[in-house]
This record gives sequence, structure tokens and C-alpha cells, in this order.
Amino acid sequence: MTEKQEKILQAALQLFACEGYHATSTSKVAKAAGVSEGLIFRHYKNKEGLVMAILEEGESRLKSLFVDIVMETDPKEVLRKTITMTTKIDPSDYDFWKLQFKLKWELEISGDKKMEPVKMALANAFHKLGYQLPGSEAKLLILFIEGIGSSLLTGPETNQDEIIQLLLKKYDL
Amino acid sequence: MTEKQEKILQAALQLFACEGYHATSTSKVAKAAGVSEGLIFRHYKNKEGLVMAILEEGESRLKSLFVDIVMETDPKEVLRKTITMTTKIDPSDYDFWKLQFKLKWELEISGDKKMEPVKMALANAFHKLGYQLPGSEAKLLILFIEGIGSSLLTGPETNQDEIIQLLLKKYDL
Amino acid sequence: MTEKQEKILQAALQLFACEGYHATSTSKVAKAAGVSEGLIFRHYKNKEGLVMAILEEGESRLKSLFVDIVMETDPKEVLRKTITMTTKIDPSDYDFWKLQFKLKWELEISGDKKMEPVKMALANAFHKLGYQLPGSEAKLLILFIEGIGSSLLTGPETNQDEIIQLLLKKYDL
Amino acid sequence: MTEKQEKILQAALQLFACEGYHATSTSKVAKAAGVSEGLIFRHYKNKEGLVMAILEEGESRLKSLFVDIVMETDPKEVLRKTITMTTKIDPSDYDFWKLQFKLKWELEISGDKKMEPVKMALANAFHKLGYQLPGSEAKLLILFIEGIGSSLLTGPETNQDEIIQLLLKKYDL
DNA sequence: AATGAATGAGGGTTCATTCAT
DNA sequence: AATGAATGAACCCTCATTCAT
Repeated sequence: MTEKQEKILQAALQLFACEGYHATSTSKVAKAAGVSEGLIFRHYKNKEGLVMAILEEGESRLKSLFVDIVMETDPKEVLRKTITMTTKIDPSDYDFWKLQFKLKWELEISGDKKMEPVKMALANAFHKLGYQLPGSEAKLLILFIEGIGSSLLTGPETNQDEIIQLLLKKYDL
Repeated sequence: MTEKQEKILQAALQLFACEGYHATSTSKVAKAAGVSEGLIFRHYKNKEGLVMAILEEGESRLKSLFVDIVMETDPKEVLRKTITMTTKIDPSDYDFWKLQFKLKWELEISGDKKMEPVKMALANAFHKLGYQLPGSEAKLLILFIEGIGSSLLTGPETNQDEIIQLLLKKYDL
Repeated sequence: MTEKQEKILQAALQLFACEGYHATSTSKVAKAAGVSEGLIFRHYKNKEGLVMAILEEGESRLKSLFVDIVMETDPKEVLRKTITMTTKIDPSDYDFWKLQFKLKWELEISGDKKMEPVKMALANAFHKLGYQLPGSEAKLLILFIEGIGSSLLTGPETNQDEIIQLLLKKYDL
Repeated sequence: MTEKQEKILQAALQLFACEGYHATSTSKVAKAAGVSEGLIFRHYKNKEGLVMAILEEGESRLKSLFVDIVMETDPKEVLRKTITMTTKIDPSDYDFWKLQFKLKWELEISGDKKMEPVKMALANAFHKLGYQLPGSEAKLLILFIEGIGSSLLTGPETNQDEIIQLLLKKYDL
């Protein structure tokens, strides 16, 4: 990946995340990246190709967050790690996470499949801990972390930690 | 409001909710409403005016959902009504609710202020029930119901009821 | 002519004169006149009909200015009256005169034909006074007064009187 | 400047001059120039930018006409050159000059400032020649050449030369 | 790899005008 | 006489994309 390619991805990520996919023109991206507009299409074929490249390039960030949960065997630890997941997000990656949410609603491109393994791990953990409806418990907990992520990215200053403490208590952690 | 005005609002709501604001052209709205494109601008001035009109017109739906919670005095009932709130949504209003979420992410127009009274009622209820951090408890619960709403509108078939049952149990309801 | 008709003509005159014909929409006229847009078309059929009505209605203003020159028999008086013609214009009629110039250039609707009798009178006067090329002398003088009128209407504050004095002297008046 | 850019300017000049600014749509310009409409905006940003480009590009024509007058030291020559100025205009530039007049009235964009140096030169010349009100004499003469220019561009066939001869005689040239 | 000219379809919006009331 | 809803064509302009260099 050349230097200009990186510049493009970076500029596009920032713009897509802040202003939205449709509201960001390829010319705006080119200008922000200090690059000719044609170059975007040379490298990524499409505007869609561009956003896909961003998503791919960022997948490692998703995985690094998830792998630690999925690999965990102690069920209590699985819950704890899931609940505190959002605190592990590097603020420099906020744009990327914001983009995930934006795309879900604007283009109905859902990153939910990526969460599937986490959900399985959670369901398994709840099962081991004797919860009666482990699948639904897992779903419920995932809804929560999505909510907390959402409020982290949109809200100006949410007291994330306090909420997480509450949640930990609810699951006896 | 003339018949054509209603047609416009209706078509726009459906399209904005399904395809998004930017992805829906005014000409598409006009076509779907069986109306000349100019008429949209005569009545609503702008594309933005159009979406605002939709939001205003739907405000009653928001309020009718919230008022029952806010007016409740029994704290346990406040929690119960909040948690089961999403079950009260008329499926014919799904488009409107979907639009709320889409706009939050696509245009960063947040309907959160509308939830403020609910949050206050919740905080008050948690306080009465002896919870230690009523404000954060309220915030947490709101994140939950937003999550449930979100999954209800996007997910193909979520088992809403089971999750709600779980949640009720967590709050001893 | 009803009261509303007058309002329309008045508003249209002012707007056409200040902003130009094409730059003035019929809706702007209607709004300025405090009248429904349809009414303009009921009374004047067209936007063009509207401007024509204004022109017709103002023709008396043209004639009243010219008649005094055309009826004059003393050749020197003809010249003098022509040269001082612009001083006779009522400032409340400036819009109308401005419109004349604007239309000449914007729509190439020329009010020059209206000047024809004046030109004849001038040519005749120059002839009587022994000028060698009375026709061209007449044309020249008309160019002058058009220029003075133009500068009177566009320029912020031209010293009209001084120029007129100079001109009178050039013709030994 | 690419070939297509020149085509655009050329077509726009001709259309603006003949039909007026507002009456000429950008699509008409594009069609006349044999160019896609978008290209106009790529190069000139705006319709306004387009007309400004035309004006700028033609400024040399203005200057070349004026410089000869302004640099002249012999006062009589200054007058003579001013009076005969319009005869120096290349008929292939008529469109450009017509545009100057049109814009003055349609958009109230006045090229008068460009004439300022000429006016100064004239005032100076009149002063040297012992005229009593050199400033007003200058103004008067400028009004004349504007008038003759105007009639040259609008009138079908004006006998320009005869009028110029008359005028020269009036100033003893 | 990189540019920038060029395109054509479509964007939101305004326009003059008509029509039912 | 007067309104205001309604229209469809045209408006200026932006878009994603292609192509020659």
C-alpha cells in the first residue's frame, strides 16, 4: 500500500465517519487526502470499493477486541471481558467504530456477523453459569454493549465507567 | 392538510426509513406519492423541511408512548412500563421509528431530548427503590430499550419477548 | 382598475426596475403586492403581459415629457427644452425610467420609437437654425440626453445641472 | 486554457451578449460550445464565475482602447482620440462590448471604473485647453461616447461617422 | 502510479402558468 | 375578482466515474 493509498483511506474514514457515506463525495475525499480524484477509482474501483477497503483494513481492530473474549474459558471472565470491552477501544479508533454504526443505519451494512462468535461465547458462558435462557441472555448483553458503544461515540461525555460498574454488579462480577 | 400533502409525507416517511435520507431523492418521493415534484417544495420548502414535517407529525407517537411512563407514580410500574415500552409500538409505526434511528446516525439529528423526561422518571423511580446510582441506572436502562428497539427494527425476527422477560426479572418485576 | 391591480403594477414596476425582468419572479411580485400569484395571470395573462401593462400605463409619462417639445415652434426653445428634459422628470418616476433602460438591454424592447417625434422636431429645429446636418445633429443630441438620463438613474449623485449648463452653452442657448 | 475552455468562453460570450445573462441557461452554453454542462462548472465554478472569466479575459480589449488616450499628452489629441474611440473597435469584438452594456443594466455590474483614467485624462485635457469646468466637460464627453457606443451596438445602421464629424467640430478639432 | 479534463445522469430547487373552488 | 393547490419544464449545480496522458 503506497503512501497515497493510506492517505485516501484515512481521509475517507474520517469523512465517512463524521459526515456519513452519502454526504461525502469522492471529490471531498480526494481533496482531503491531497490526491487527484481519479486515483481513488484507480485503487478502489468504486466509492463502494473504497468503503469496503476501509472496512477490511479495520477488521483487525474488530478481531483484536473480540479474540480475547472468544478464547476465554472461564465463563465469568467471558462476561466480565465482554462488559468491559468498550473500555478497551483506543480513542484513535473512534472514527472507525462510528463508521460501523453509521453504515449499519445508512447502508444497512451490518457488522453484526462479526459479533456472532462473541454471542456464541456468551451463550456458552451463561449456560455454564446455569442461566436458564443462555441464548437470550447473550443477546441481551450484546444489546447492552452496542448501546454503551453508541452512547460512547455520540454522546458528548457519558459516564461510561459508572454504568459498567452497575452492569458488572448485575451479573455478580 | 390536503390529501396530496398526506401522500407526500407518507411516501417520504416510507422511503426515508427504508433507504435513508440522502439515498432518497425528492423525485423518488414525488413519484411514490403520485405527485409533481414541485409540490413537495411548495408545501415543505426544502427536502429538510420535508423530513422535519415528518418528524413533527410523528411527535405525537413519541409522546403517547412516553406519557404513560412519565405520569406513573409507582416506581416499580415505571420500570415495568419502560422495559415493556417497545411492545406497545404499533407495527404500522415501524417506519417512523426506523427513521428516528436512521436520522440519528445519518444526519446526527437526535431524538434523545425527547427521552429526557423518561430518564428523569426512571432516575426518580430508581431512587425511590433505593438504588445507589439512580442516574446511571436510568441511563443503563435507556440504553437497553434503545438496543431492543434497534434490534426490533433491523433484525429479521428477534425474540423480543424473551429478552424482555429476562430484563424484568433482573429488576425483580 | 381595481386596487389589487394597481398594487400588482406598482410592485412589479419596482421589482423589474430594481432587479431586472428575468431576475424577478412572478411569485416575488405577488408577494410584494400582497396578492395571490394566480391573480397576476388572471389580469395580465403573462409575465410579458404584465410588463407590457406597466409600459402602457407609463406611456403618459413619456408623452407628457415629449409633448411640450414636439409642440414647440421656436427652434431654440425646442433645443432648450430637449436639453433640460431630464430635469423635468419626477423622482417618483425614476423606477419607470430605469425600467425603460433595463428593458432596452435585457429584452431588447426599445422605447426609442417613442423618441422619434422628438427627433423629428429636433431635426426640424436644427434645420431652421441653419445647421448643416440636421438629422445627425438631432441624433447626437438625443444620444446626449439618453446619456444624461442613464447617468442620472445609475450614478449615485451626478451633477446633472452643471452638465446641462455646459450643453446649453454649446448650442448657444 | 484548453480548447474546450475557449469554446465555452466564446459560446457564453456570444449568448450572454445576444440574449442576456439570465435568459441564457448554462445548458444552452454547453450545447453551443459542444461540451458537457458539467465542464462549465468544473472550470468556472459558477454561472457567475463564467461571466467573470469572460470579463477578465476581455479586459485587455478595454485597456488597449484606453491606453492610447491615457498616454497622450497633447490635449487636443486626447479629445480627438476619445471622440473617435468607437471607430477603433473591431467588429469582431462587438459581442464583448454589447455584453458590457447588458451587464451594466441587467446585473448592475458596471465597467465604469475602467473608464475612470480616461475621464481623468479628459479633465486634464480640458483644463489645459482653458475650459472652465473641465470635470463636467469630461463627464459630458464620456456620456457621449457611451451613447455612440450604445447606438453602434443596438441600432441597425447608425451613421456613426457623420455624428463623430459633428462632434469633432464642436470641440474645434 | 498519478493526474486532471471530461462526461452524463441525476441532484434539489424555482419558474411561469393552469385549474378548481 | 381572487385564492392557493398543483403542475412540468427548466434551472444551476454536484455526482460518481472514465479516459487520455
